[in-house]
Amino acid sequence: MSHHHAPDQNRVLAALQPQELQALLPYLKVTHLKSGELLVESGESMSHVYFPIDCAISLFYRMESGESTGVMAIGNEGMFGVAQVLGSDTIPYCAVVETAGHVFQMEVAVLQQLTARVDALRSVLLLYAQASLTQISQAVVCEKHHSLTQQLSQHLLLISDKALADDFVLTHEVIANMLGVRRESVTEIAGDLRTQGVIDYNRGRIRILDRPKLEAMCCECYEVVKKEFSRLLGKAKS
Amino acid sequence: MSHHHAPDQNRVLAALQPQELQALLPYLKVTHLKSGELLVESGESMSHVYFPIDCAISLFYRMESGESTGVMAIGNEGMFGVAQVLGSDTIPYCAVVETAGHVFQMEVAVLQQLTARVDALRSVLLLYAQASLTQISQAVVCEKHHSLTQQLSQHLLLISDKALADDFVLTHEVIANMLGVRRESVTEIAGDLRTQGVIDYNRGRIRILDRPKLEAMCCECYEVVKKEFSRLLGKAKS
DNA sequence: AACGCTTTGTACGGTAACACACAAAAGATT
DNA sequence: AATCTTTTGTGTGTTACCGTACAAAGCGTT
Repeated sequence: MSHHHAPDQNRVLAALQPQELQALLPYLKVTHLKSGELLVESGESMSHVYFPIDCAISLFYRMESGESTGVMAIGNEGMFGVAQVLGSDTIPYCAVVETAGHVFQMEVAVLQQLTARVDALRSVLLLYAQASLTQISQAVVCEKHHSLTQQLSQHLLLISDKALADDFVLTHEVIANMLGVRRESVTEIAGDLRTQGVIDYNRGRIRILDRPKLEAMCCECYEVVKKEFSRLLGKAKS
Repeated sequence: MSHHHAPDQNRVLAALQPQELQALLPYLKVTHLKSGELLVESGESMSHVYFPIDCAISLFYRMESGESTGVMAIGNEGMFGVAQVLGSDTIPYCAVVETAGHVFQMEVAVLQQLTARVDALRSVLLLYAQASLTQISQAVVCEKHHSLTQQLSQHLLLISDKALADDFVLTHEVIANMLGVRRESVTEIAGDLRTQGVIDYNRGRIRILDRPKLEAMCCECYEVVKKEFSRLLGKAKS
C-alpha cells in the first residue's frame, strides 16, 4: 500500500462515474485517524463526512445507564455521514475510530451542495444509504439468532476487510464493547479460535491465520450483507 | 375514526407541504390489508409502495435454516418502500401484514418519477429514510441489552401506536416470531403483565389497560426512536 | 530492578431464555 | 353434542452468556 491513496479505494467513491469523481476530487482530503479518536458526539453536528480507506469507524449508543454499546462499523465499503446526505445534521449516536487508518474527508456543506446539484452523485449515495439499511437490519437478525462464536468470527472478518489487512490492532475489550458482550466472553471464544489455529493474537494485535476456516465459522449474515453491497454499489476491487 | 381517510393520517405524507401533497393525491389509493397477507417476497420487486394508516407491516428475514425472524415493523409513522426511493428495486426481506388495516398505496414507478422531479417530496422521504436508520439501529441496541419484558412492552406500545387503538389482534405466536423468541417466553411474560393489570388478552386479541405503566416497563429505546421521528418529520398529530 | 498499567486468563455461581413435551381452554366446524 | 383447530398454560431439564473476583503475563517507565 503506497502512501498515495486513490479515491477508488473507497467503494462509494469507486461507484461514481469518472466525471463525478473528478468533480469531487478538489474537495477530498486524505487524513489519518488515530485509534480511539472521537469523531463526533451523539447529537452534535459535524464539520466533515468521511470515506474510509483502511480504517474502521464505529457508531456507539450511550445508554441512560452510562455504558455504551456498538451499533455498526463503517469502513472502505461505505461512508460516515449518510445522515447528512439524507438531510439530518445529527444522529443520536457517537462515532469512534475502532482501528486507525486513513480516510478521505470532505466538508459537510460542500457534499450537501454537490449532492443537491449532481444527480449521479446523489444516486450513488442513496444506494449506499440503502445498503446501510440492509447492513443494520442484518445485524438485528444476527444478534438474535447467532452464537457469539459466529458473531465474533464475522466481526473479525469485517474488521479485516475494512483494515485491508490480515492483522490489526484490537483488544478483546474493544471487541466486547462493539458486540455488546463481556470482555471475558470474547477472551474465551477468541481462545477457542486460537486453539483451532484460526487466529492468533497478542496484547491488542490480532492476526487472521486461516480465513476460509473463519468464514466457515461465521453465519450467513456476512455474505448477505456483502452480496447486497455488491449488488447496489458494484463488486469490490480486490 | 370515519370510513374516509385523510392523507395526513400517515406521518410521512403529513410532513409534506400542502402543494406537494396535492400533487400526490391523484395517485394515492386507500386499500385494506388483511392480517398475515404477504406483500412481497424477499428479493422480489414490488408494484406499489405503502403508506400505512392503521395497520402494521412487518419485515422478515428468511434464514437458511428455514425459520424467519422479524426485522422491523412499519406503521403510520412511516412507509414501506424506502428502498425504492433510494434506488433499489428489491430488498432481501419479505413483508407481511402483522395487524390488518388500511394503507395509502401508490405505484412504484409514479413515486420514483415524482421523487426525481419534486425536491420537497424527496427531502421528506429521505428524512424518513434517516429516521428509519435510527429505528433499526436502536433495535440493535435494544435486543442486546434489554430484557424480554422490556422488549415486549415496547412492541405492544409500537403496535398500539400503529393500529391507532388500545386493542388489536395479535397472537403470542406472531409476537414471538417478530421478537425472535419462543412463543412460550412471550406467553410467560404476557402472563406477568396481565397479572399486574397492565394488559389483558384472549385468544389473539390484546388490550392495553394501563398505558403509563406499560411505558414505565419498557426501555428508553421507545422514546429515543419516537423523538427522532418527531425531530425529523415533525410532531405527531395525536 | 522495581513498579505500574494494560491485556489476557480462569474460575464459580447465577440467570434469562431455550428446547421439548404435553395439558387445558376457547372457538370453529360438522 | 362431538370433534377439530387454534391459542394459551405449565413443567423439566439444558445452555449460553452474565457478574464478579482475582491471577498472571506482557510491556513501558523510572
